[in-house]
Amino acid sequence: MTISEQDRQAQSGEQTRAALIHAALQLFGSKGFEATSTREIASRARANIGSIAYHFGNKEGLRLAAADYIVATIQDVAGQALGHYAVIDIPAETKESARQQLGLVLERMARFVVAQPAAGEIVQFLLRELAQPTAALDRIYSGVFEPTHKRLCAIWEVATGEPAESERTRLTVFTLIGQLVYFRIGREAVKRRMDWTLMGEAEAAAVAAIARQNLMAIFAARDAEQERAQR
Amino acid sequence: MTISEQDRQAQSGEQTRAALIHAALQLFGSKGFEATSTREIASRARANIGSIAYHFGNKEGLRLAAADYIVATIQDVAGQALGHYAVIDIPAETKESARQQLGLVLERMARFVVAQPAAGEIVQFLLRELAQPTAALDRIYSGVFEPTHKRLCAIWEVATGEPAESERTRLTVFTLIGQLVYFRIGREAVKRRMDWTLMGEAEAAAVAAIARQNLMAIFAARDAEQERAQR
DNA sequence: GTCTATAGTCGGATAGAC
DNA sequence: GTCTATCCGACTATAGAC
Repeated sequence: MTISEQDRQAQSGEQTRAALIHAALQLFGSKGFEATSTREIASRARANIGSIAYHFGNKEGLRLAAADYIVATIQDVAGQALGHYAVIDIPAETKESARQQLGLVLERMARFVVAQPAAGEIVQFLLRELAQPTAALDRIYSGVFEPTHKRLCAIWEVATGEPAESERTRLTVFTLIGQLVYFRIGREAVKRRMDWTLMGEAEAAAVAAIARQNLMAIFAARDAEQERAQR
Repeated sequence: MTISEQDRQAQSGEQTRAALIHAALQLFGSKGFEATSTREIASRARANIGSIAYHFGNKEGLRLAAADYIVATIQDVAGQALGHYAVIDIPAETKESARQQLGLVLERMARFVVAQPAAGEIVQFLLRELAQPTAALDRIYSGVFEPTHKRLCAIWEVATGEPAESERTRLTVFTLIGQLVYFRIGREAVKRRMDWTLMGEAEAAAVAAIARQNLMAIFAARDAEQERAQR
């Protein structure tokens, strides 16, 4: 076997692997793990059924690989939903800039969660794993959920003065995220109730606007609270 | 066959039917429809595999029956999560009473969604159907989601003066519900992040308190908005 | 690394006795 | 209405040729 043949096969192997993960992500996300057959995954990836065993051992291994892929993807694009607050805004760590950052983060999250057509499967996959914890959740939690939530809490402290790790802060941040996530989970109900035939950029913008209003309302309430406390 | 024998069998038939629905609800809710086998359902219901075919035709029929059961249950207890606003508070339809009602509704929902041990499977089942729409969703949507949401929007109009069917109102109500629902979906992540070993009444109360604070903050912001508009 | 054939398992549905 | 036996299809996983 020549070197170029090795290269071609190695590359092809990587491609097959990636295609399998991508197909698995879509199918696990939209139908669920158990409802998806390895045959279907292989077929969609235009790969062979045997290749799943070769690359991932078994179906469960493919689930873990998909989870790892998600963690890596999100960590790579890091700021896509979170913003680069900690990185670029350190010098301007004022209350106002922190508040604006949080507003931006919510807006990006809304776009990501509600509209992103490609990311839809990722979110769906995450939510499924979350609803039914398996080994894959451990990696996702420590790789995505925890760092994201902690970062938001840290920004929150700058924005409001409340300790980042207080129960109130942590719970409030969860409600901020939760209000957005519901638009993905409850997508079908939202579409019917809102008379939306699809949920794209325009709809995501509407959702983002409401989330931002809610956020600003909470900031205002915190300000009023502190004023009262100072008197 | 004597009449008493008919009675016994008829009653037993109803019991079997109910037990099957109950078992299906638990299993569909916790593991998902596809991941649950009819054998497991029958076994948990202490019934026979054949009885599923007899009572519901097939597995899908059992899913529909479970959906119908949920709709009926929620409509029966109607106010358990929604309050009896429209029924008992009509004479006192003031802005303040509407706001208090909404606060109460959120609190009950929080308790229901977060802590209720028996209702957990119902919520899980609902969320699964919502995430993956089937025929069962139609009944659940028109029987539960739509009336609940519409009622909340109506109360919102009294509480803030904003039209019940405006886009802003409908979306805001979704965010109010969504922030709570996330504590069920993301239960595992919340538990880890909050260092909660379980989510019971105490934890539900903490969540409810935050949700109420958010609600009151939004009311205050709406008031400020209207004041500004009047000037 | 890819692909096929197949072993072994499990699940949904049915027929029919009681 | 209940229960058993059984069929048939679909699935995962594996062994082995290429």
